[in-house]
Amino acid sequence: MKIRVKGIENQGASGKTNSNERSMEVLQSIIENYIQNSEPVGSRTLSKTIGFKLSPATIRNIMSDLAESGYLIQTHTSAGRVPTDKAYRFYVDSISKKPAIPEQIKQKLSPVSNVQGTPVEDILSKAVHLLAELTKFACVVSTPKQSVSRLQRIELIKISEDRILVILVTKAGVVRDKIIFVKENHSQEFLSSVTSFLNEEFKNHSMQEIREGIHQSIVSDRHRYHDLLAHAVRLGKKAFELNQPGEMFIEGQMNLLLDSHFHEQSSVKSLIDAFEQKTAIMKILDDSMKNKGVHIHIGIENDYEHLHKCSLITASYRNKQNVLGSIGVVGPTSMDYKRIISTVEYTAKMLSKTISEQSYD
Amino acid sequence: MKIRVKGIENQGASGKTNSNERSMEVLQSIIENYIQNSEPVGSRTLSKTIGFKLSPATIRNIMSDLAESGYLIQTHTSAGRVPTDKAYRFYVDSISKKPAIPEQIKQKLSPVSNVQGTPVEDILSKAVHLLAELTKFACVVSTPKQSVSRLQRIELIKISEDRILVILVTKAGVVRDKIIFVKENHSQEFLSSVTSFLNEEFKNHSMQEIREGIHQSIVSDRHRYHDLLAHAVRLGKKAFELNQPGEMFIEGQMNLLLDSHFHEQSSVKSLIDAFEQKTAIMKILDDSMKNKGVHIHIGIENDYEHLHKCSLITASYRNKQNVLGSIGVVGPTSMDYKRIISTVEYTAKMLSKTISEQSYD
DNA sequence: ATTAGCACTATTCATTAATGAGTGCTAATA
DNA sequence: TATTAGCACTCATTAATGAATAGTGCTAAT
Repeated sequence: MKIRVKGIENQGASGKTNSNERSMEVLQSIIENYIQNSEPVGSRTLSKTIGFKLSPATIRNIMSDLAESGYLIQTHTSAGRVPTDKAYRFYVDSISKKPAIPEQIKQKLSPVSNVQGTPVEDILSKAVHLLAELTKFACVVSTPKQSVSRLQRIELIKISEDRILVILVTKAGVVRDKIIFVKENHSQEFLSSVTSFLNEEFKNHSMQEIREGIHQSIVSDRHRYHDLLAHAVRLGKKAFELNQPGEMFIEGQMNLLLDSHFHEQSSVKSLIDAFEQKTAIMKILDDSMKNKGVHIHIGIENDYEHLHKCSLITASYRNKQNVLGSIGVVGPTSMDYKRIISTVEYTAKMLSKTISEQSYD
Repeated sequence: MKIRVKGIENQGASGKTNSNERSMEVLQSIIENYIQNSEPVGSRTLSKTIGFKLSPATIRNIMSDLAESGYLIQTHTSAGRVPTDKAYRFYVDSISKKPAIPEQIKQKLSPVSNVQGTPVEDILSKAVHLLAELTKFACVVSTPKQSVSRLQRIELIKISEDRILVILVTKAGVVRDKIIFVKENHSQEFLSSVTSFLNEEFKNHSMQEIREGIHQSIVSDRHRYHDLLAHAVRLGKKAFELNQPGEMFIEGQMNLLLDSHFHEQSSVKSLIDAFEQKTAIMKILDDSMKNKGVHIHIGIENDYEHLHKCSLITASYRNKQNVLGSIGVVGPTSMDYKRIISTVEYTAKMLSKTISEQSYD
């Protein structure tokens, strides 16, 4: 009958926090070792690298307990132990002080903030590119959500007899264009007055609000504008209709394929699917916008099955007013969490700073 | 002393075209066999699959000659023969009738042409995506060259006291935006008159011309506009300054990594570099714009060393006026040239058609 | 000019054995 | 009572061996 304290599981239940703390430290060592070397870690190896002195035998006992509690598994009988997702979860939760950002990384990321008059998309693309370069994993960033962002200006440009170019500029600095087809041959002067009407009416409103409120306008103001209004509303409706599904930039997918973990596991195909489909990752990025700070999804925690072998580290970015989107890293569950977390956090911070400076208010 | 006719090499030199033609047909069979099965092809196998009847021994003799002429190599003494780049070059040059586009592919590509009011970038992105799906290789497309394309319209929008949003719309349907910073606090009315001046002056001119001619305008018209002009030119200079380096969309890189050829050769890293750097591939796409039709670069023919294991099939796309850019496939040298060539050709055609319809003239 | 036959070569595959890293258990120890 | 040393055992990895196989090149016969 086993009477040994079962690692972290019943922490505080008994007074034996001493033994418990040790288990935790051992687990931590195992995880860090595995993160570094990507190889199952055995008792002998660990007893050398570990800070305090413990014989392999003792470590074996502790390991055995940790395995029983679901923190470690063995790939086969005579192999070392490998951390489970549960272990990684424990690990990231127990990270107290994040490592300082190395000066080198700060330097590398400085180009992100060193842009003037660049479209937001370009900034995002540069940021995600740098993040991929730094982390050596695949990185993603979602473009600012249209529905949230507020209108800075709308412009209607006559292109041909039946075509009008609509340009929407949001406060976040995103420019979106679309051609709409019309039956009437409006003059550019007419379009100009519609433009100013729409701008006066809807500036600073969110796209969401505009789309919902465009009927309201008809009712309340009908008597005032008559004809102009009717056309304006009709055009406006078409113009604001463009509900771009949130886009996503991906960079550094190749990094993953070079990573030994994926290369051997032949879960490559899965991952590719995950990136092709985009929706699953997009959803995680969207969720990440709801709360502040860094979000961590470890392996099996992901709803989407194809991501079960991955961890995602995400953080949202924002301008002065709103949370706009998220940026994140997709890597193996055995990634160097401390480093990646702080890198993502810092990148998101720089991104927010840059975009806030670019924002039109 | 060898007296056998050396395959294709001395075609027409002697009257023995019979033997020569046969060598060519054998070579063709070998190539097609290798393209299909990706395995060195031996004499026995070939003698079965080949159309006309020839014993393995005879084929061996022919093969030996072809090898000597540099069309085939052996990976090792007792292996079958593998086509060289020289063989592929011969092969693609000898393709006379391209296979008809399967209805299935036509159907798949129809969404490209089925777009109304979509930004050109989106059309390109969709096209390259479909091409990657069809070919199962990596595909690239270059965005329309700015310098070539002609101005449809420029718009200056006041964003804040010191920032002006410049929007350039080209005839090709590309919308480009940029924020410029100014010292003077211009009114929107003033910007409007500058806008109309610039539009009148430069509409239908290529960006190249505009950039070069903007000083000319100063000189010739100086006495007419005075103050307005001075400002307009200054703003215009800034506005047209944005000389975006040609962009490139890449899709389906993953396909390459799954391809057995690259997977085993560990030339993966090379390829990744090639895609990261972009410049080499960009250059090939640019070159492809200079001449009509499909361009084929086989393995070692590529200047860039990292592409020595790849073949590139490219074709330019255009609107009614100009050649705008190129679309292409990057795959192993042993790709199914017939199929890929016709697919690229068809895709480029559809793309041209679509963009022409979208173009503003 | 073509083909059949044969010797020769190099790969691939399965089998085997040796090695070694690692565990679990038990008994000794502090 | 917690820790450790020692030992038997397991299983992956590696290297070596040999049989089977696919292929060539050469020579002689057709």
